[in-house]
Amino acid sequence: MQLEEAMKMLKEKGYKHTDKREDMLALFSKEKRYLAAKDVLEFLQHKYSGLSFDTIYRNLSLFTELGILEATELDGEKKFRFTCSTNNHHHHLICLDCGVTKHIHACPMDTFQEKDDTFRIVGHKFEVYGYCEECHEQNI
Amino acid sequence: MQLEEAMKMLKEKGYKHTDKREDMLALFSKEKRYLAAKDVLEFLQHKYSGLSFDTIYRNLSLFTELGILEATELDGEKKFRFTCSTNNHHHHLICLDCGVTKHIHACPMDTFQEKDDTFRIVGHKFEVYGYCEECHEQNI
DNA sequence: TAAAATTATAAGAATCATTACGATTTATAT
DNA sequence: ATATAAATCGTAATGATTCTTATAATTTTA
Repeated sequence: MQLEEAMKMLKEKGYKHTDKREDMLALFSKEKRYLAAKDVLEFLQHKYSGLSFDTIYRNLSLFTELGILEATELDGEKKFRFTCSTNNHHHHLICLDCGVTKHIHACPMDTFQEKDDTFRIVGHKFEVYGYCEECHEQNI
Repeated sequence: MQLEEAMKMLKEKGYKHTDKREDMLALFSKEKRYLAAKDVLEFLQHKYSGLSFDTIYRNLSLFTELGILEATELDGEKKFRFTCSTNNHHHHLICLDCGVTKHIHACPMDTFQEKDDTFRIVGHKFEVYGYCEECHEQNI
């Protein structure tokens, strides 16, 4: 279970255990899809009524820094998901509605290479967008 | 020259000729790279001192709608460039510093296909990030 | 060629996502 | 139990973008 590993990692690095952190990670662990900050806020507010934006955002970026979450930007919003446990490089097919993902194992960089390498390449982004079966059906 | 075509297109579609529009497009035509709204504003303010963001944004989205510009989102900011004249589908290698681009002709979607096609695919994004020769040298 | 219709603009307020900050509370090691 | 460092709250600030409204400019039409 990823959640426990993540909490252990936090502890090892000297970050404190808080229920909010655990609940945030539990949410991501359960959902396994991209969530926006407001989704997380909304979810946790049921339990913690005075929850502040700062707590959510601070922890989201902490978790991302530590590699617990991975982030992408969609429609001007940052979205986060539990880092896929398979540690090998991969890409995602992303549902634009609910954020659920499927793995794409092939990476375009495997075949891509510049003819003249004047650019110093530091990264890339490959994402495929669409609608998952459920979301697609709902919108018919 | 792309600029004239674009201005002609605007006229044909009933949009009025204004110096600001022409100057905006001239900037993009000259620069051939991704620019943010604030870059455009900064450039035009030399000539039009009271220029408002709104004018920039309105025209940027008009131009994008008409296919004169193409947009991407980088670092939470929308960036625009003159639509590449080659009308065939392609991707970009983008300099994270100055926004200059190079074409990538191969598209990962040519080889990608889902095993089980439960997702309805509507789009994709493939971008390679790095630093162009000049920006790279400046940062040594 | 003047009036009417349409479109563009400026100025600023509104919105939305995100980040920052001082004050307070909490978790943890001792 | 208590000291201390970290986490959180409440709210303010920021940055990008959009909306509103009033005015100006341009084109169309009579």
